Amino acid sequence: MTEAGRWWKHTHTHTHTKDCGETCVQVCVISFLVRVSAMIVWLVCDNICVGTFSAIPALGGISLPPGVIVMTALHSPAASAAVTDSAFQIANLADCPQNNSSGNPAKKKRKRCGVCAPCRRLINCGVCSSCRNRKTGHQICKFRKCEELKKKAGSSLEVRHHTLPPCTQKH
DNA sequence: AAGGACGTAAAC
DNA sequence: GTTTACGTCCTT
Ligand SMILES: [Zn+2]
Ligand SMILES: [Zn+2]
Repeated sequence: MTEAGRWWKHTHTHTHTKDCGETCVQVCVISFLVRVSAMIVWLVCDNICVGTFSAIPALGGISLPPGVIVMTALHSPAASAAVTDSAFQIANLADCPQNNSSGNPAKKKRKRCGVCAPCRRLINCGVCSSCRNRKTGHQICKFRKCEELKKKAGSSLEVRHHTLPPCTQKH
């Protein structure tokens, strides 16, 4: 087990109580993000890819939200066998979509604040350049552009949560 | 520097 | 699947 392994220490365990007849995945929320890309699950901590696991055919097509990590695959011996310590490895950083070509952590796409005056506007003006160029420009109406997003990315402080709420995933 | 085009993440 | 619109790159 490599250094990345310590991220895998889970804080909550779950038991699969009833047989649903499907390939079930036991999940747990812990303090890093998981991104799923095709057949590779990327483990992201502080926006840096710290590991992957891949080639788990039994889990093909699985889609997980950020903050959810696969702990155990049930009902499928192949999947269960694949999701073990030996299935994890340090990621090839160049291949991880969370890392850009310069090797620095990729910036996450920001979301509008929802409370500033532009955010509260509901109707596109229809005449600004963003509205006029909507087909090719793909930008929100200039009068609806969030004041926070107008600021340069990374210019505001953000509190990071390293203690996430207990896993509520049930099956 | 500003405006437009593009790719695509995120939401629906 | 479709829609919205952020971030980036290109053009002017
Ligand atoms: Zn407009
Ligand atoms: Zn806003």
